Amino acid sequence: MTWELKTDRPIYTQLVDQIKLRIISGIYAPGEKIPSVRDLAFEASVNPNTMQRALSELERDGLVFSQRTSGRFITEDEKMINEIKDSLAKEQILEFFEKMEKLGYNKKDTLTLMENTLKEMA
Amino acid sequence: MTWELKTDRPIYTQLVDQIKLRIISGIYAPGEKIPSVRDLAFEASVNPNTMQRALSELERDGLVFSQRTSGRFITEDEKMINEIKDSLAKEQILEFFEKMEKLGYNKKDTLTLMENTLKEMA
Amino acid sequence: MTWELKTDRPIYTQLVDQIKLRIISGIYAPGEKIPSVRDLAFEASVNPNTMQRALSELERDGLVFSQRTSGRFITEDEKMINEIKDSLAKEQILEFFEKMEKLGYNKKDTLTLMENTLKEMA
Amino acid sequence: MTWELKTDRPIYTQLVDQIKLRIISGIYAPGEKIPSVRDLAFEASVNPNTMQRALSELERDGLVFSQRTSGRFITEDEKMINEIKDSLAKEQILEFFEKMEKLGYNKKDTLTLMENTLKEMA
DNA sequence: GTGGTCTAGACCACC
DNA sequence: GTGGTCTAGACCACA
Repeated sequence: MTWELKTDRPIYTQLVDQIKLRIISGIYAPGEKIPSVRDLAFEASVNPNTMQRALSELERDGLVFSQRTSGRFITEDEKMINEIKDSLAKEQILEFFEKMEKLGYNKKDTLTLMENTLKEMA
Repeated sequence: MTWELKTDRPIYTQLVDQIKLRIISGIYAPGEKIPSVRDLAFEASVNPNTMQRALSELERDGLVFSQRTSGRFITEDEKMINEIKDSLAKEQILEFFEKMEKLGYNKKDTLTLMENTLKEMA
Repeated sequence: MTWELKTDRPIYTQLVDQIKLRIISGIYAPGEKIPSVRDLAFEASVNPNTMQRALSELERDGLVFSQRTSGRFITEDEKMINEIKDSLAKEQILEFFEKMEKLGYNKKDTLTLMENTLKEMA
Repeated sequence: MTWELKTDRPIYTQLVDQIKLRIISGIYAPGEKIPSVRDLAFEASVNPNTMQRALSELERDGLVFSQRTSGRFITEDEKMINEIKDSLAKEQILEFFEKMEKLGYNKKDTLTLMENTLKEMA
């Protein structure tokens, strides 16, 4: 997994999203230690301050916590991780419904079209 | 409706997509004349050549046709417009399925989650 | 019928060919008077001298003859016209054979391919 | 083999045709790498953009494919090459029939005339 | 070095 | 005025 950054919205929010994705998908497992700010910043080719801000955001949400001397860790609260996962999913769903409405499909149309698509693929 | 251009893929493909959207949504109706290359280019703040390329692409697909001296027109073949609409929709759906799979939902999970979301909203 | 002039060979030879075509196809009938050099030159957007040269060429071949006071006329010798027709046709044929050989068809292949094409069209 | 460009139709279409000829005649063999855009453009004394356009056209037809960093290659699908060959041949034939009709020979006359020409040459 | 994209500005044919 | 072509020169990502 790599870092993909676009220019259409603040970089730190994109970092937040991508780290969330890594947590949800288990790339960063619950309780695991994550790389240092400096390493992450280097990896993503962003300024350490920007990465710092992203991590603070995640800390505020409770997804990661820092231990002064030994570094940052992913929360062990798997329930919280699942909640984040669901909320991200809902975001995606709403965004998707919007796009489909631009194309002239209302939510119900969208669902039936997806069911058909699924059958075709099988 | 305005022109939104990002930097993560060729401008001319984005122009193609956005014009397709305008055709599908009826902003540009079948048989209707569309603005000149130069006007569209100015409107979207791109070089006329780039807009020209986008329009050529649409012409190759049969969505617009040009009459050398009098301008460009949307096809009157509404069936073709609907086909484009469907194919764009399918693209969106597949893209969406992929994103959801990154979040850990397979296609079936995604569908049931969407149905629940729909119920909640009602 | 209009005058089509390219830049890849002398204009006067092109004029000769096109006037020959007009004679063969009957646009200029045997014995008929043709327009004045000046008019023809104007029509074809070439210098009168160039048109003059073309007509001299045709005169040398005996396809047109001039009567000092009353203008230029197409020969009445239909046999000669037919000979010209045949020679032009042969030129075309040889040129065509050459092109087909560039594509990898020898003369015999070319003929059979043409016969097939003819059948398909019927 | 050199590049012959006339002024009576777009350069890029002529480039397309001539490259097709090179492919068909085996000058560019299936699977072989062809010179870079810049080199071809220099060779043909055209702007790199123009050559690029010609090559894109060929790529769309599937006759060549490009590998972004290592260059462009002729397709290995010899069947497709043969199809192109046949379609070019048919074009030539139709064009030739038209010219002969201008001379007053219908398609059947043309064929018999060609057969006679062939016998004479033998 | 490769292919690819984009801009700027020019010219053409057509009506 | 319209669409279309061409050149010149720049920049990018990739490896």
